[in-house]
Amino acid sequence: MTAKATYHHGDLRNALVETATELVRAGGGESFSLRDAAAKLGVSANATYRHFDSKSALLTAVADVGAEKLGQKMRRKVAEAERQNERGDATTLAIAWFKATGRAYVAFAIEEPEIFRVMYGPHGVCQYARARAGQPPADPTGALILGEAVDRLVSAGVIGPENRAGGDVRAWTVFHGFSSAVVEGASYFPTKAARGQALEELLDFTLRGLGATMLTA
Amino acid sequence: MTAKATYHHGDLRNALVETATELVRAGGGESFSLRDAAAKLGVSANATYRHFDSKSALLTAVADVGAEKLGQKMRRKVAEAERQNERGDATTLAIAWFKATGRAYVAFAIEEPEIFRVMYGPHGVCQYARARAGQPPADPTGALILGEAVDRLVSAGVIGPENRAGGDVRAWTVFHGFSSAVVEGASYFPTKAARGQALEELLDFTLRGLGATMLTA
DNA sequence: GCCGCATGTTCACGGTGTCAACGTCGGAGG
DNA sequence: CCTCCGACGTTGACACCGTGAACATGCGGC
Repeated sequence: MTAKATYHHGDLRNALVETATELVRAGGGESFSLRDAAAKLGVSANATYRHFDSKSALLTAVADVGAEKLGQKMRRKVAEAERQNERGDATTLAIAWFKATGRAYVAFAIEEPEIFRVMYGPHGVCQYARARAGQPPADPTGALILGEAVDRLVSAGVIGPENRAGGDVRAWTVFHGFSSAVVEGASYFPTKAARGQALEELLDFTLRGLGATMLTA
Repeated sequence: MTAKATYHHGDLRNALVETATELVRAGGGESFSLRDAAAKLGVSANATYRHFDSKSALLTAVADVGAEKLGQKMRRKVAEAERQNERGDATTLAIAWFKATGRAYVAFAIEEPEIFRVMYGPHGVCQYARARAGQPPADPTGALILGEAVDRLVSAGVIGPENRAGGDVRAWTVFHGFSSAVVEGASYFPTKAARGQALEELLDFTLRGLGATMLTA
């Protein structure tokens, strides 16, 4: 933006996060190098230390914006689902909401596998939360929206109130497990369609596990 | 064993894998260094290249023995469950079997978090399988035993035959998601008991998702 | 207009994975 | 029994990495 070709960069911090994100996306978090990122911005490697304590801290920032993007994606997909089912009853809507969160989570992991890996790797969101214990983790959005989705299932009577507590965590476990499996290649799906179908079956599986008897949306 | 204090080591390959496993266990796969491992064995760093193409290959080997240990643990726990329920009916036994696999998987992740991370990281089992595409992945045992557990659920009538296909993958998804969450610290449990209870609830959740109406074991 | 301090730079160090060329033995073939 | 060869390990070197310390630059407030 205000990129003056001068000694001072202007907004190096954000530029670094952005470039680092790009590099991670391209080559993975393992091969990412501080010097590369700096060089790509025409800046000396040590300049980064004015904005981040370490390479790890920069990767943590990358993970943070990743977490935020994930949250946004979940919000967006849920809003979209709501729009498409605006004429449906509460049950349909609640199920659509819930499934949208799961689809969004998995979709993010598929679109941004390397970022996803960093987010849940040693520099990621969780480590971040642990390091600054007391402060909230980087992405409350995702967790909150999932909690809200489960609340809606309860309100609509899709699942019993006894399944509210911990329901969001269990759902997250499934979504994350599937995403992780896909990203790491643990579960191989020959086609996109096969993977999609597996996900849909998994969503039904999850709803059933939460105590739902009605699964369609 | 036959550790002659001579020029030639005797069994450097296995010694390297063992030492690497130890170092990873202690300091994590990120900080693991080839030179450290070699030094610990009183051997030059480049000696490793007679047995492994790269550092990554060595870590892959570490992941492989990890996968094998995981498989063994699952076998052992299942056998134990079978012994404890030898007087139970087929239903009880099938459920006990199934739950034992899940508990074993999670227990391994908790006992060996760093190895677990390496196993599902960039050098891990899945990458390994992909690299040598065509060859089976390092650990068929875990997958096989889980498949057998689901088969037993079907045979005992705990779940319907329509839930057999993909049931093992879905169960694995849950187990792995929970393990991953615990290892990465995404889900924090204040006490071991709380974590244990969450796992038990998750096992019931999984069975319900698979279509079971009876959950006790 | 000057000066302080945030921001970048340069120089330096120890450590890492890996390549190339060279030693050293143990075991097979005469 | 000797010889030699190939598997195994060594040394030296290189490029790259994260990071610390000391120095340079120039924008914003007095």
